[in-house]
Amino acid sequence: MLRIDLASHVPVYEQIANGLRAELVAGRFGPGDKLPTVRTLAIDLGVHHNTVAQAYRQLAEEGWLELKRHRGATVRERHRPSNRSDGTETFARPLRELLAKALAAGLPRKMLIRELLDSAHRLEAGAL
Amino acid sequence: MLRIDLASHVPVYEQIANGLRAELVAGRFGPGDKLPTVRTLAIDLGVHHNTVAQAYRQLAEEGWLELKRHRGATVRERHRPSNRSDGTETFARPLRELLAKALAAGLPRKMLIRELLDSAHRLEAGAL
DNA sequence: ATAGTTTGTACACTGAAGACAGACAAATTG
DNA sequence: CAATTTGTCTGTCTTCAGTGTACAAACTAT
Repeated sequence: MLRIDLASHVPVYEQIANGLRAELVAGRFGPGDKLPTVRTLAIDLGVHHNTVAQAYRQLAEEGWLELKRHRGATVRERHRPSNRSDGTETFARPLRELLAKALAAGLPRKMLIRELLDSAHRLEAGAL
Repeated sequence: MLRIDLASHVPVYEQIANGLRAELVAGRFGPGDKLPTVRTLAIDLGVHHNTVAQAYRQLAEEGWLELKRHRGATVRERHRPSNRSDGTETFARPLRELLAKALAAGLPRKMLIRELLDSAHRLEAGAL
């Protein structure tokens, strides 16, 4: 499910938040669902529970989770994100850099194209 | 041209490397071309020249640049990277997370789809 | 040829931040 | 009511990004 890359420059708590956010956006968790406790997920990932807690807190700040003491983290109904940031900075450029990295790593163009089209289709279907 | 986000957790030297790699992959620099000196680029970006030097060194390790003392950085003919890493880890997952972040930021699906298809077409045309 | 400038590198220092450890308070469970 | 569970808080430690500075080698100009 979730995988942590300790070699990455991206801090672990953010990797966790990113991974969970991806699943939340994908709708794999519906409103009201409960996420594992910080300790169980921490053990599962092999990190400290405080690290997981930080990820949960970040997602809560973004409005994805409802955090109540001793009641775990429950998925919240997602409100509209009014923050209208520039798409170039938050998407186009990172995408370009990601593609460059993938090509530099030797991944075949075909695979990348397939993934891109796949994501586009999923987006159109609203499945993401 | 290159933009640095100081708020990002990605270190500046890596942002520089990523940006340059993207341009190199895009073919905006051909073999034999000379990159700006570490100091000029550093002033241009408002960072220390050692930071730029670190980025250059990283790209040199990846085989993109030829670094010779006092001769600046020259773009090298790129060899095919046989190092075939797992595509899921290096591309599919980051792409999913990037999309999730973009959606969470409120970027319209249409824009994302357009960017994805655009990149796919460029890939097919070999322009990337 | 030589003095001065340019250029990449090496090394030490500083500050910030991530991850962990341990304790705590509150709520759930039996 | 006792024991366990659970998220939070505070403090510590380590790592590392970014900078300051000095240096050696090569280029330039006269």
